[in-house]
Order: sequence, then structure tokens, then C-alpha cells
Amino acid sequence: MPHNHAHDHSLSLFPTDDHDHSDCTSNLMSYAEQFCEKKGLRLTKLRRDILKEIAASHKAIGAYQLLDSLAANGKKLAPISVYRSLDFLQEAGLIHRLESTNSYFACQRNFEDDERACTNEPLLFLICDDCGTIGEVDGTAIESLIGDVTSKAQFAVERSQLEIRGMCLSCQQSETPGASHE
Amino acid sequence: MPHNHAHDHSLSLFPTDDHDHSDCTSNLMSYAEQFCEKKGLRLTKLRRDILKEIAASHKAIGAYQLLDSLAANGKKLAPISVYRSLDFLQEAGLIHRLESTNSYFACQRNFEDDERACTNEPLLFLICDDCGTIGEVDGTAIESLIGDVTSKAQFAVERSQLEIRGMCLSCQQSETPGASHE
DNA sequence: CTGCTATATGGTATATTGTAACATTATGAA
DNA sequence: TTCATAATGTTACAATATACCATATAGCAG
Ligand SMILES: [Zn+2]
Ligand SMILES: [Zn+2]
Ligand SMILES: [Zn+2]
Ligand SMILES: [Zn+2]
Repeated sequence: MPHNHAHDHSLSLFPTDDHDHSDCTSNLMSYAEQFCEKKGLRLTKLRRDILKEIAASHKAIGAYQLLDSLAANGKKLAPISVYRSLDFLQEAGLIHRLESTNSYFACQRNFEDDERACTNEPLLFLICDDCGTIGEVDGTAIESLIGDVTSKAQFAVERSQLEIRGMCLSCQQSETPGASHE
Repeated sequence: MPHNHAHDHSLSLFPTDDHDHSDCTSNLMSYAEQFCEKKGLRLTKLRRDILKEIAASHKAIGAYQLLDSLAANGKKLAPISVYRSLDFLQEAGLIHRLESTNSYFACQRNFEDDERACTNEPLLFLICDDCGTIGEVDGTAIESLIGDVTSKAQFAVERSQLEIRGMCLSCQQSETPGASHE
């Protein structure tokens, strides 16, 4: 998972084909442990298992697809159980929900300052329509411009999640698109 | 419906409580007629009825809610019929779908140049969480900043629809929120 | 440790949103 | 008119998400 420090303003890059994804997952899982510990949140076995399953790629996964994956690993669950864990993980800012596709993916931003999380941050997602890979970008940069618009309209922003759809570099280059490059 | 001319770059304002909404609907309906005529699209009775129903407010309406409204007016339809009309209207750029709530609302931008429509425009919606009213803003202003981000990531943008949630001025002012002010 | 309380999970049924497949009807052009 | 295409009707079903109540577990008071 592309690691970006809490207080630099460099942009996260789109996950590349050749990055070491085991870093992404281990970083996220250890961050999740620390974060929940500090916040007094209970990262139970079920929640941990589900988070790990989601973090297995930078693609978004549907709730029922997740159910199937967990069932294949021996964990037969009812939909409600998965949705409850998804709710928990989402409120903790450890995963995000793609509203354009009703699916869930792991947060790609590890904050060094463990007080912070991706809960009320302005979110900006780049979603490859071809391979499904998602790049998560610090949205604070666009906050000011959106602020211009919303202040003109005297609109009090509560939450902004911007989902940009298009094609990632890898899929642009391979003219045999659809190939999984995670 | 707040009228903004095609080639000025002023921002549409959030619909106010006291605006004359009959203007919004009549503007939209006549624009829809002209636009479909020019494009060779067939604005059938069903599609017209559904568009009119959606345009009755600046709030988003769910497909099944729409079904119920039409049934109350004597038109009993199957879901698929509504969804097909919704697809048509959406592809024509006459309505938009809120991805965060699976609901539909009428486009608030009438283009004087009838060749244009809200199909591939960058879209920016301000959605009041309290009363549901939606303000539609020209998103081209933020395109450049998003362009900065996406070009850094070498990501080819296909479509951007930005849904900003918060509270409109009217709901901020009335401390008895939830009141319908459309 | 024991019992109490709050939180998490299980189990069953159901609500909500959206489509597939095929028949019928309406439209527009030859 | 006749034919081809597009639109709508009809029925069944898929995909996503939640309500409700029972059970289990974790953390704490005594
Ligand atoms: Zn990775
Ligand atoms: Zn891709
Ligand atoms: Zn209006
Ligand atoms: Zn409002």
C-alpha cells in the first residue's frame, strides 16, 4: 500500500503492478491494531479476518463476493455479519465504500499520527474501469476549490467522497485490457 | 430551476426556498423537447411523464418511490419500465443518478447551445443531508485541479461525478430541520 | 471467581434496488 | 401497406442490504 506520511503534502500514487503488496497488507494490519488499541475499538477476529480479506488487493470487493471468499476459507457467515463488520471498519476509516459500485476496499493511507484516520478526511478515489484497481489520493488539495464553490452556495460541507473513473496507466499501456495486474 | 447560460462561467446557486419552481420544470421540459428533437431521441409519453415527475422537486427520488407516485396517478408500471426510462433520461443528460443514495433527480442546467448536454460534463452535486435538496454546479472549475492529481498518477479520467454532502443554507438557518423547503 | 452489563455475533426472514428473457405494441421508413 | 426497429408490457429473478430476536463473549463491579 503506497505509504504517505501524515504531514507531507505529496500525493499518493496509483498502485503499480510491481509494488510489494505484502507491505501494503502488513502495514495496514499493524496500523489497524494500533489505531483500534488507541481508540478503544475492538478489532475482533471476525473484523480482522474481513479486513485482511479486503486488503488482499487494491480492487473493491462486494459484500457477497466477500461472503463467498470467507466461505471458501471455512467461515460461513450470514450477510448481516459481514455488513456489521464492514460498518465497523468503515467507521474506523480502515476501509472505504465505493458508492458507484457498492463495494469495499482497504484504505491506502497509513497515518503516522495514530490519532488521525480516514474518517472525516476529504476522499478522492481513482478507479480503473478496466482492472478495478483503486488509487486513493489525499483530497485536501481539492478542498480549497470545492470550498470556493460551496461557500458561494453557502453550503456547509459535511463529507466529500470523490470517485473518479477512468483507466490506470497499466491498463492504458496493455492493449489487452482486463488483465489482472495486482 | 436556476438558469445558467451556456458560456458564462458563473456558478449555479443552490435552489432557494422561494424560487419559482414552475420555471424550473417548464424550462426543463421545453429544453428536453428541443434537445431530443435535435438529437433524434424519442421523448415518449412514458419518458416525459417520468421526467416531469422527477422534475417536480430538487430532491432525488428513488425508482420505487417513483413507481408509487406514478401508480398514485393511475400509471401502474413494472420496475423495469421505470428503470428503462431512467436509463434513457440519464443517457440524454436530462436526469442524474445519485450514487450515494441510488436515487434520481432532474438536471438543473439548461444549455442554450442545444448540442450540449450534461452527459460527459464533469458533475458536482451539493446534497443537503437534511432536506434532500440538491444543487448542481458546473464542475469544470475543479477539473483543472483534479487534472493535476490525475496527471501525476497518469490516470486517464473518463467520468467524474462529485457528490458533496452537507447542509444547505435554509436548513442551517431553520433550527427545526427536516422541514420541506422545496 | 461470580454475576452483571454492554458489545459482538448467529440465525432467520425480509426489505430494497436492479435485471433477464421473451411477448406485444408503437413508430418510422421503404 | 409492409417491414424493421425501437419501446413497452409481463413475469420471474438477481443483487444488495436490513430488521428482529436469540446467543455468545468481553470487560467490569463486587
Ligand atoms: Zn498494494
Ligand atoms: Zn487498470
Ligand atoms: Zn426549482
Ligand atoms: Zn436543506
